[in-house]
Amino acid sequence: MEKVKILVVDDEARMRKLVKDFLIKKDYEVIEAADGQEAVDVFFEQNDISLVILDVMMPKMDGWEVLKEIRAYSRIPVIMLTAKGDERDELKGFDSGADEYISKPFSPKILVARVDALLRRSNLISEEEKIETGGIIMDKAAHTVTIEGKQIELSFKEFELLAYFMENQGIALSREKILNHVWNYDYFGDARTIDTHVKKLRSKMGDKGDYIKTIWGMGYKFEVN
Amino acid sequence: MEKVKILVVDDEARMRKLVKDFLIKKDYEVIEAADGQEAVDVFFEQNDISLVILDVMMPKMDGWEVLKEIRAYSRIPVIMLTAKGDERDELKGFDSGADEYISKPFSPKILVARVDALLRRSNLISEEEKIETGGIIMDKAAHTVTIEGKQIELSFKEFELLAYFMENQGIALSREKILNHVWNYDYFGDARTIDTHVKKLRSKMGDKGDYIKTIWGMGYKFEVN
DNA sequence: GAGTGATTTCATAATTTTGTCACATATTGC
DNA sequence: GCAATATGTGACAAAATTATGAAATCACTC
Repeated sequence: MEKVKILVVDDEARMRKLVKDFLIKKDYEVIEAADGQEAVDVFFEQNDISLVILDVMMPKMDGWEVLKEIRAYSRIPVIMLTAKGDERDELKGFDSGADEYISKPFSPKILVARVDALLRRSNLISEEEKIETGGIIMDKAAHTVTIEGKQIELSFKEFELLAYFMENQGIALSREKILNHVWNYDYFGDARTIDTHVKKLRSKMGDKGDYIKTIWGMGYKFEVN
Repeated sequence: MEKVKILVVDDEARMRKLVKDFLIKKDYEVIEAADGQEAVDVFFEQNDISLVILDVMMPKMDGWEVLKEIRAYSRIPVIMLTAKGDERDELKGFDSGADEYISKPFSPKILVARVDALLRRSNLISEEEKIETGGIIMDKAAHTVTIEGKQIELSFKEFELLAYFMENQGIALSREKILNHVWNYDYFGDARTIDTHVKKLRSKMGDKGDYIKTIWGMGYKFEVN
């Protein structure tokens, strides 16, 4: 399959590299531009860019101008990287046409998460629709889980949780990690709530519930056998 | 099969390229014209153009004039690209003879969706006309639905909704997805309206109403059994 | 315009899920 | 073995989502 192209615009090479490395790890294709003018040129040359990450502060042509140029022709998702000081609230009132704002400094992980979310929202990345392992079949499209031929009923969160486990087979997942992925990044509830969901999952999964192993002092791990 | 030809008229080369690339991806043949005069010339030269995408604002001869010229001889679908400011409502009252209006900036996806829809409407691209499943027969051409031999009466929206469900059997459909497909891409009403239509559909479908399953926290799914 | 049916919105009820708590149980390090 | 800490579990309250009926709005016809 064709890789999804992302245009990263920042005048600092370091920053571009940082972002690029993280995006490449997630199998995106990254195109760089070092200033606003170059960004606009590249954007219209390459006609198949799916998302733009745009630094606000740049020489020659700043991020807002670039955004304006792009928005004159296209609605593709744009993430703006704003400087530390810029209050998000100020930005909120003013509809610039950007889809997301991330203020520097940021965690590349969060950036990648937002990229994924935006692309998913615009249906540009489709994900694997079926995961099968150890007699458990998860069909994401149909939103169903079948264990040894029998379909089991899972709630939304249970489904998401099991999906996360199955996508990370054999990997120990800390509670924090689970919270960040299955719940929102901005969920600040009790981590123990995971325990409750794990309990329910295990009971609904019958024998196969044992596949969800407890890693004492750490979290959980999904493993067949 | 012959490709369907689409004429794209815009004075900005960038915009033409953007639109062209998206249409080519969907296997249309694209012919370009850079101004109104050229558009009219090309249109009458090439006699087998199936759809025209026409920018309103152009030097020499604007979109409205081109449209008038075309309409004097032909009924083929025309999509007008209007500038940001132009209020859609203003346009509505005034029957210009265009089939669709899309205001800039737009998402190329929406454009393509409209193109598909218009061509489908004018039978230039065809689709399956009958869907049959679990004792429900939907005849799209005749716009009828028969359940166990008895025809049931559905309103337009109900019909469209059921069609969408039946075309996506076994797939969980989010409310957002349903809105985008059954309503227009630019419908911004309440997603709860889907619930009401589902309720009516279910009741009109009798026993078979159970085929429309609720997926809690997500949307609906049509599934036989 | 009034009348009709389709569509949408709204308020409320019904339902389901989710999160929290308290207590039981298990694990670890000493 | 014993504290100290972490996890498992059941019950319940809180929160979120969906179903439903009715009213409001819209679109179209006569």
